[in-house]
Amino acid sequence: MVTIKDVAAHAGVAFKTVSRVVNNDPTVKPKNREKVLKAIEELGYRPNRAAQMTRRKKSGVIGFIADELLRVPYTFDLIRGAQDLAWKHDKELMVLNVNVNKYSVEGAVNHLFEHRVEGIIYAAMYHREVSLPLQFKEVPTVLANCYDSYGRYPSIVPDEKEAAREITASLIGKGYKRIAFLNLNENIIAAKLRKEGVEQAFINANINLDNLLVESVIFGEENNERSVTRSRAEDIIKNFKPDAILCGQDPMAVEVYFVVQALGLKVGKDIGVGSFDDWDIIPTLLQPELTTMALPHYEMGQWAFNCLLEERTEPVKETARFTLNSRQSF
Amino acid sequence: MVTIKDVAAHAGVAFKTVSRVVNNDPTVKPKNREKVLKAIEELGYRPNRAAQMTRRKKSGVIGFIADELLRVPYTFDLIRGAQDLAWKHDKELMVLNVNVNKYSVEGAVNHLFEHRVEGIIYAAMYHREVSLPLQFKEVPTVLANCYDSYGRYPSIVPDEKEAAREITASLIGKGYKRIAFLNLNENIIAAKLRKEGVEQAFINANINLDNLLVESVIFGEENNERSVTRSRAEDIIKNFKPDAILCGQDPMAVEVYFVVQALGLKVGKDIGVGSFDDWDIIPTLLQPELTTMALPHYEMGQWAFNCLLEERTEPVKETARFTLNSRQSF
DNA sequence: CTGAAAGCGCTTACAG
DNA sequence: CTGAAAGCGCTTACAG
Repeated sequence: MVTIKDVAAHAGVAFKTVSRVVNNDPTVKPKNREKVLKAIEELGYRPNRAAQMTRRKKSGVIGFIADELLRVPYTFDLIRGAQDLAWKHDKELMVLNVNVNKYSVEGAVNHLFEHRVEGIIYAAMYHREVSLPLQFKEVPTVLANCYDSYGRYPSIVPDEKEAAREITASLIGKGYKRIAFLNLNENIIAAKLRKEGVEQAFINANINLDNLLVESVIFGEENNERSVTRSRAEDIIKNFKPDAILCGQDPMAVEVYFVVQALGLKVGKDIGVGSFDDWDIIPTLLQPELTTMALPHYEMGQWAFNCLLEERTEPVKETARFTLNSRQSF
Repeated sequence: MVTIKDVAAHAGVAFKTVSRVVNNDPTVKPKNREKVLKAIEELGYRPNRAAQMTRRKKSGVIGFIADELLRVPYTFDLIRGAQDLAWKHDKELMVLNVNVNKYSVEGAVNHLFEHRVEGIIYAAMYHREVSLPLQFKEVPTVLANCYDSYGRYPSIVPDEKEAAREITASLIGKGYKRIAFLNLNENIIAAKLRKEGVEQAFINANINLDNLLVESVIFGEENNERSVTRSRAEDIIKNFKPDAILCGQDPMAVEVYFVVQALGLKVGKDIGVGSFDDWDIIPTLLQPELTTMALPHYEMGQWAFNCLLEERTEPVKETARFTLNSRQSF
């Protein structure tokens, strides 16, 4: 590989001058700069990052630990959010996928430390509490889509309650006044907060809570969940007779659409359907297209990266707002 | 940060001895090894990768250029395949997301060169031909899920024809003998090859080709495609009266399920449905669950990585076999 | 089995 | 504005 010295020899200057040109030092005579630039071009020189890092004693690397992240497609926006900013600020984003069976969190952190990361973003697959090993204290750390048990790090999570309030208010605003909310597994924090948000919307609109049915249709432990969406949706439509169904996640909405059609009803006409996530292509694959609250993954990824960039370390717990993607299902 | 010299001082040996222990050199006296290990533990020493790279003149980094990869969730397995092997062989996989608007391929390659990558995997979002800039010739390059116009690099693509033959033969084996194949956009290579495979299965089974209908239901240019799946499926079921429908991708199958149900028929009973991709959760979200040919993304990612590891550079064009995921839709 | 010297490709700190 | 020296944290090559 061609080095700074090769370029210097080719250009007829000291190698330090080449270094100056590469680093945009303005104190180089235009004539010399030109000679160097020409030599760089002709020789195809590219600075050696490892050597730069060694001497500078700064790595320019931010670590991104993705906790089981990639099992759910849309969570990838968390990485994208951080990645786009990293590129912009000429930083390297080193993404490590962690899951129980393969790469332990400790292993990932050690790996990142060997690269002398300047900060770490720890992101979870779904909104939840995590307890991180003490190692993280050695370097600035920010949590995205999760928060730590002891509140030791800055963290950002989706504003579940406000999202639930907003979409419910939107339903109510369009005249729906008897709503069934098929909630996520009651073990997860999102289920609890969303229930509060939905109820809040009813209270704000002065509608009797008798017109609201909230029921978890996903059960079981992580990695071994089962859904009773179809059977419960059918039963609820028949007996509770809601004029709208709110689903805890878009895949549930697919099932609800099938149930509604099987009962001879039409989504968006006989019954409104709303949902959460904006899961990949599901919302636009359905007909009518699904109105859903899009998770703010991209924004959370960006917020986390900015937090590190600005060297903020106060253990704030920030929330990010969902976006209402209005389509035709209600 | 603590260095090799700090450890040496703490352990009372020469710093070269610490280097030997860190690099598992067997010629260190057990007693000294122990002292060094203890010092490393106590001081929390971690080798500095950048310094190692600089001196070794080997980066241990493999570049992975993902061409628009992340718009389709399951393609992520391409990265995972390479990633898992990288971890195993103690290499770094540097993943760069490329798309026309943001990071050009040239920019990505330059970036990788600054890190002195030992090889590059170039992966495409869908099976297609690509033409890479000449820069790639400077370093071993392997293509995954695509092949280059001039056949200059080793590449691996899904075996579309065999997959189509296999699932069609499977349908025929279960007694289906009048099949409609709703194909992908006819502009893409997969559509052409799969059509051949489906026809081959008919020929092998001695079934008259009058019982096969192949029709593209996706039109338009890349990034601006439209699907006529629903209307065409309905029309074909009514008029061609197939006993099975084969879909070019799983999202199509979702639409076909809705059409079948609307016509008062049952998938898996009145009409068989098969598909391609194994797209995220779609196959198991449907009821009955969808039988589909799973794309070999993980395997292609692994093959590409191994190719670089074994320093194979002959421009072979390898194919990877799909896996038939049998469920209940036929 | 161990160590002192030299060097990787660069940047820092300083002299002119 | 330019350059010669020193040094980043390691490994290589060699001597003992």
